[in-house]
Amino acid sequence: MPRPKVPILSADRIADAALELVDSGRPFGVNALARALGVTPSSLYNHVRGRDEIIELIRGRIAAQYLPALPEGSWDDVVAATLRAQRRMYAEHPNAIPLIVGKTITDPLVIASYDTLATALLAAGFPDGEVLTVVAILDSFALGFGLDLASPDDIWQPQGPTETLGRLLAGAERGAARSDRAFEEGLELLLDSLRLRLSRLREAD
Amino acid sequence: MPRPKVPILSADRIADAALELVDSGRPFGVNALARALGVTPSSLYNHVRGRDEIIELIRGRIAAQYLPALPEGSWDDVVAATLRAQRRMYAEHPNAIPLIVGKTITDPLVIASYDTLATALLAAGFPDGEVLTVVAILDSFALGFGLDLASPDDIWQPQGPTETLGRLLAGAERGAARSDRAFEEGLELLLDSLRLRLSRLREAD
DNA sequence: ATAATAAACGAACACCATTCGTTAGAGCGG
DNA sequence: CCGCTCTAACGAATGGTGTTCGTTTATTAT
Repeated sequence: MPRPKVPILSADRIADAALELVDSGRPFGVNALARALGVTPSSLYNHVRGRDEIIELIRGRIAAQYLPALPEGSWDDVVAATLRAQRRMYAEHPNAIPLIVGKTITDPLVIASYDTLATALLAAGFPDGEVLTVVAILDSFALGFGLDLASPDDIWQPQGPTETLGRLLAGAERGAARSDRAFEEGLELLLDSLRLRLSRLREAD
Repeated sequence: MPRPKVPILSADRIADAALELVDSGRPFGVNALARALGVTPSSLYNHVRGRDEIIELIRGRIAAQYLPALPEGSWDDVVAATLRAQRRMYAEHPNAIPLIVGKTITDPLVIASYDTLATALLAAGFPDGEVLTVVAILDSFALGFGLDLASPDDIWQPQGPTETLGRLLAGAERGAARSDRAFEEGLELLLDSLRLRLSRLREAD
């Protein structure tokens, strides 16, 4: 079937199908994606450089859904809103996380979101040399919790007796609820100490 | 070559070679590992259930190297020591990170390390219902920074102009040094706010 | 001595990502 | 309208992956 009258594929269609495939929980792959599109794997290469580019398309698709609402308000509102947006994004597409982590970010929307964050921190009074560090901390935090969310229900599975862990695990919340609570408390902790740090920086002036 | 007089393989030998392969930077795989051992892939299955079990062996090997020095001292010393140990572990085996994240932890040594952490937090005064949350926060933090370390040098690659990010990136530290600085500052921030939280909890008594 | 087990191999399977050459429709310049 | 180039599909092939199975033989246990 060469060159159909109306093109079957496009970057958009591929992105849609890729995200759908990922969200469905079936393992992601170029061949599986092609099957879902009713097309030969090699056909995809007319529209896309390869697997990695498809993954970057997925990142873009997800980001477009959550990040465009650029947050306003005080710097800590911006931080909280950005991290919560990231969290919602991870929470609703947990299967995408292992794919997109550890790959260089080029998507303009995603870049813009980090840019907004950096700008807010700078305006708040964090010095030039520290802003990126704080951004990295926040990013690592969000990412860590994203993975926490994508992890199996039982992160720890003690085989023998433990002093504390086993007892606490027995009575603990599980799954998404547990992860959400930890995220919210962690976010508060981070914001608290960032506020503290900022007030010290201002004193030093 | 059936059943040699002296066995070529063993779980230990496999673990050693696997870690070596991972650390070498070459892509990890069962076949590649078998090649490194001078053995057929199928031979490995006489000693190991499959790929995942090999990865759990790797986790055990790494953990044994860093975690057995169980930290002593005040609760925040324990927290700091544990997280720094985890960091060193990740730092010296960055290629292992993508393999071990998101898999349930069963290795006794690793479990013991989390147990120690939980015990210390409990003794410090954190209530039963909060200890695991804090542990999860610390774990996510360490994990996030582990991945940060395993990420490409340029995490962000703005294609167009930015308000703040581009300028800051231009003058910023890079690679491991950058990640280390961010980790240390993040750890301080977390400890600060945990201390704060604890003092509030004690007041409430 | 005989039986069971252990530990290697080779062959095969079903995937995977990717490349290349082929085919035929679409849109263009002449 | 002819012919050219571009496009977007296909099929076939390559070299990888993880895993299973049957076979062979050495070692160990009965």
